Amino acid sequence: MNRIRTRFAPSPTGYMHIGNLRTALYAYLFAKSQGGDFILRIEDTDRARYVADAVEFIERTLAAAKIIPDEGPHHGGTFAPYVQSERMDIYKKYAEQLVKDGHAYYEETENGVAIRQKMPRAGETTFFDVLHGNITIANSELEDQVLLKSDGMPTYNFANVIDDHLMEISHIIRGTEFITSTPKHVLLYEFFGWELPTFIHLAPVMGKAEDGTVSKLSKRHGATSFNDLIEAGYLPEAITNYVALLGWSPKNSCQEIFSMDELIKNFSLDGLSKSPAVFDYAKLDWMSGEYFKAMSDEDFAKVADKYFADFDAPRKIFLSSLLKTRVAKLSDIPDMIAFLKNLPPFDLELFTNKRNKITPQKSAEILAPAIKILENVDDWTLDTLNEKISAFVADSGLKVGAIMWPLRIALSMQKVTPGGVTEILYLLGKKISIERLNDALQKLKVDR
RNA sequence: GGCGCCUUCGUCAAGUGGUUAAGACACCGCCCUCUCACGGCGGGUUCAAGGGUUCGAAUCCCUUAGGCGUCACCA
Repeated sequence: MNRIRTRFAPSPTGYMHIGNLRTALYAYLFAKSQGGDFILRIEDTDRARYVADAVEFIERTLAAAKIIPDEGPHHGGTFAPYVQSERMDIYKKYAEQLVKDGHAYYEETENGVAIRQKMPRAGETTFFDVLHGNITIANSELEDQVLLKSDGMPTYNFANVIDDHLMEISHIIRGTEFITSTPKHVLLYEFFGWELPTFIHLAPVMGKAEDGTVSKLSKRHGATSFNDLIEAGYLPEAITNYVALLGWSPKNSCQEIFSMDELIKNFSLDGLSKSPAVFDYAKLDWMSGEYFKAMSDEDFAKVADKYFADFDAPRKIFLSSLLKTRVAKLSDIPDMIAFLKNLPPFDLELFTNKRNKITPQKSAEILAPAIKILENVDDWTLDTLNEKISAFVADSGLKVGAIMWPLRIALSMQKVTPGGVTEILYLLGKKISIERLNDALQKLKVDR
């Protein structure tokens, strides 16, 4: 049996959307699960679309996603070069052989000479796809496609076949958009007398637009590039994990959180789905949150560092313990902690809470003695604060929630805060805490 | 339009002739609670439609509809 070899063959556009990343992931997972090789090949035969540094961009993106090629432009390998624009001589040779054999012909144009593939007019071509079974397309649907462009560059449909054969690719994993051009490839393999690789055409990843419509992922629909997601503060592992499950599911298991090693261990082709999958931020958010929750406070503080740069080291660690259980993506952090830096405008409404039977008047009655107690706290630590407030609650005869409500509002002007009152007091420090409480108390009196 | 692919809860999906049609996210409710979150418990919602085949169909066949893709010297 031949060695399993898969490849990811992007064109260097400087943009890696999630659908592409998933294709690369599956090709990688399949190769690795079979002890095979994963090859990165750059298909840069369209000179008009060439983007500088795109190759490095692709390599960086794959590296971030922990998809590591065994062979590629900067990884070396016995079949180098892995950039198609550096393989022009090879394509030329094979195209000319096709002409010689009567399977292709020259075409004169104003820009130069091109070579076209001669398609059979009758009959049909069938190929086997692991996901879809046999697919048959009438040869009359096939046009005499260009193999070699007048600028000397091969077309995708040609270079692809030549390279996949020369690089000994055993399984071609790519998107469904190539299903209809596969017969042309198959004919080429037959002309050359080459063994056919195994085809696997993956269903597309769809995006949901704001109006709720669904269509193939693009910049318009969801702007879902790997890089955008990283920018938003999702962990690469979480993205990879989520993307793996968009179109694949493990056999005999309901596991959803997978490390890369686990993905490799569990991956199999028959877990692939034939139908399109819609990219869902809600689920990504959940999965991302699972990754954050699993982190230590220290690790979280490290990845979140730039989002709360204003705090000292101990406070960062403490903040991390509060934040890591309630964050979907790192960029959520600034809004969540903004109140610590700047108190939102006073809002009387917030001092009313039905469940705890709190009114502005009641709030004032609670704040006044609470301030006195806190003013006398010198050891401004979580333990002490907790202790003092608990004692205050016990003395007041009120419910815990009732006491906490006005305090939290006065300190944050928010119904929802990361952490409870003692945590906020601690983070704010004594001076600012007392200031905010006094300020709220004054305003409550005035407004009454 | 021709050709091709696809169609199980709102979303990701398990399921391959006999199941109460898994599980997860989201949603709703309850509990816990110092809000939120976390955690616990519970709930509703699904086999695109119509015909067959069969004792029996989400599973097999046909038709229809819808979605997607493709018809480039783009990949």
